[in-house]
Amino acid sequence: MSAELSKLSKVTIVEVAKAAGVDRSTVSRAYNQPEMLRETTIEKVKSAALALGYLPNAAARALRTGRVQNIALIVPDLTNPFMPPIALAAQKAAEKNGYCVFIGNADETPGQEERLLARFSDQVSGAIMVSPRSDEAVIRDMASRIPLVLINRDVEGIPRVLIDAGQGMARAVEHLVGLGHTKLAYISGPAQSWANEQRCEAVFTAADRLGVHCLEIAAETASFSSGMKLIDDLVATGASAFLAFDDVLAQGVYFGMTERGFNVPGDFSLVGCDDVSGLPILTTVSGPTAIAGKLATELLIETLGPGTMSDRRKLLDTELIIRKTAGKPAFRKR
Amino acid sequence: MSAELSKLSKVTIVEVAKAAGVDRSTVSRAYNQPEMLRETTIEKVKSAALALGYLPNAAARALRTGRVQNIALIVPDLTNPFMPPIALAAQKAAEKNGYCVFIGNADETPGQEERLLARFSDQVSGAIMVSPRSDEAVIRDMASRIPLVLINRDVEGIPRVLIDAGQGMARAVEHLVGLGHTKLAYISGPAQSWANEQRCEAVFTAADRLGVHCLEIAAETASFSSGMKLIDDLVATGASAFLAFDDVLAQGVYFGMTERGFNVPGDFSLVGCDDVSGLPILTTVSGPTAIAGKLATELLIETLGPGTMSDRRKLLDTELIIRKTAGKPAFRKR
DNA sequence: TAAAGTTCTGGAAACGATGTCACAACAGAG
DNA sequence: CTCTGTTGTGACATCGTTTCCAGAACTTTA
Repeated sequence: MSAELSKLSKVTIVEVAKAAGVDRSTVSRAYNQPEMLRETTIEKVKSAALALGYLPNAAARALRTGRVQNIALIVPDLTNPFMPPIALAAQKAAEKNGYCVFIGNADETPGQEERLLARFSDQVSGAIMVSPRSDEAVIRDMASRIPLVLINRDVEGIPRVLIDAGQGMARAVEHLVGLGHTKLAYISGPAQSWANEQRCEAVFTAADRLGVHCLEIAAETASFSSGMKLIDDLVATGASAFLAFDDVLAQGVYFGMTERGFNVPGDFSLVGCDDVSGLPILTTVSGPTAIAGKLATELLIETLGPGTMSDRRKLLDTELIIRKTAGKPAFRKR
Repeated sequence: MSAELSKLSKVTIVEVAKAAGVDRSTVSRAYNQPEMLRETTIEKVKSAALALGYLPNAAARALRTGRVQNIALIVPDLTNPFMPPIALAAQKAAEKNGYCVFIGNADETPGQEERLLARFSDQVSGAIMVSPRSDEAVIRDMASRIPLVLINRDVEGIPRVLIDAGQGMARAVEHLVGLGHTKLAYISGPAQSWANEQRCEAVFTAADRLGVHCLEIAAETASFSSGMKLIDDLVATGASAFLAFDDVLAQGVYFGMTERGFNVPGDFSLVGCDDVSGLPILTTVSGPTAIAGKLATELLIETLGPGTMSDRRKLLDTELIIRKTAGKPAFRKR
């Protein structure tokens, strides 16, 4: 019976106090400043609370303290397979620390990032933004309003976790050149994306260093379909190997190629990035996405604590996963 | 210092009231019961609020009213590609209605579903559970505590949105039989899953009806790797066509097959389900995942409104997408 | 045993918004 | 010009917690 009752009627601190024979303030202290209370009192309160099924009311606490145990996770596109592992890891890390996670989808739209943050603002004590597209000034502005941690965006002074795909991409270029390729092309993704910029630069730098040609072909969006549509452009470049901004794009290219009768890696070599593809033969650059999500969350929660530390920057290594879409260049007539 | 100031100077209803030269209650009414106020007063209040950048405090409102504009979305596994489209659609629908969405990952674990819901409980006014694994009794119990909408779980009396993959699977069986197959196998997924049960039953019923043999092979988990490991078992069945619980599993089977030198659909035909695969040649059953997420959210929010309606059950149609992994059976020697 | 410290605990004022109640302002009717 | 009926507004208690302040209970010291 007591169980049923406790389910229906929300138990407040007052009932616990009455049951334990103490004042409400004592109940509160039993949780928040146990060092102020005698052992026996704490015991008394906690057992009463447990018996009644007491759970502190988040709204009341938030109102009083101005703090709240929630964080927001804002991603550009949840359906991009790069995101779910991050979101999952973030949620788990948050949960472990007693936080709940709001999810927001910014639709790759800068304005939407701000709008979402404003919506969440008074319900969260901080936010994680994955690959934000907003201008640096806007990001700084948001960060001045609310604690922010970035993933895959490098803004000086704001805590951030970066997956160093550039390094893996450089390795990929080396790999391709080692196989004998002398003309490469980078298939670029979202223009406002830090990740795209980083990857592109890494590819070109590595190509320069190794003395091979490299050019850039821009995909409309980083999607399967726009990868498929790109085949003519790619073939026209005369390159024998392609490095795509991400796996989703690479996958589109792969299927576009095979649909056109080209063989990968027989006719063309192809390397993706992120290692999220459902195409388990794709040679790609793999990064610790889940770790990035976890780290960002821990960083944020740490930031919310008493010690004010700022400008943490964590760079995570990536590695080239050699599978089956990169091989020796074919001698084709053009 | 300015940062500190901007954090401290949160605009409350009091400041707006002072600026507009009215009482706090009038400000509140300008938003909540505008019909009680004179046109000019509303105008006065709203412009003052806008000038000061006033945003009502969610915690205070929640505390006073007991209501809150948040919902929880609890999924078994966020990294299953079936989930993100649902989550995305839910978040968008919620946003449109002024709600924010908490995300929770239950790890395919019944107990975790309850635990998450308890964590969220006083911060949300309702929850959506996707493919919950808990016992029916537990689900009913949770629903008695907080408004609940289910996706892909059919519990009488609780509002639910069901993607009728059974119907699409039946069509798939017809398709395979039409191609000449006489011995099929269903590769089953999670045992506690309603979707699995529904799909399995539909396949067997259709096979019976058409007078062809059918048997069931259980995958360890609905994952790529456990699909790959299943090849021996599948070949041993003597079936010429396989229907997998979902695309992820089907994809594993596909790559396991090709790795072993089997040709799909030359040697074996294969049909998936959910249409989420990155394998755009997979013949599969496609369902309106995004619509399910949107519908569930709208249903939940509707439920939270004044009119108490219950036991809504929406069944969504699926369709067979014929691509390239199902063909005529081969005459193989065994 | 009284005085002076230490703990410990209760009282009460916040936090920001809502909603009831009652009063002011104003209109129209007598 | 008073009376009644509307309509618009202000005062105030309230939601459940936290937290400052002061006082009670208990220890130690003289």
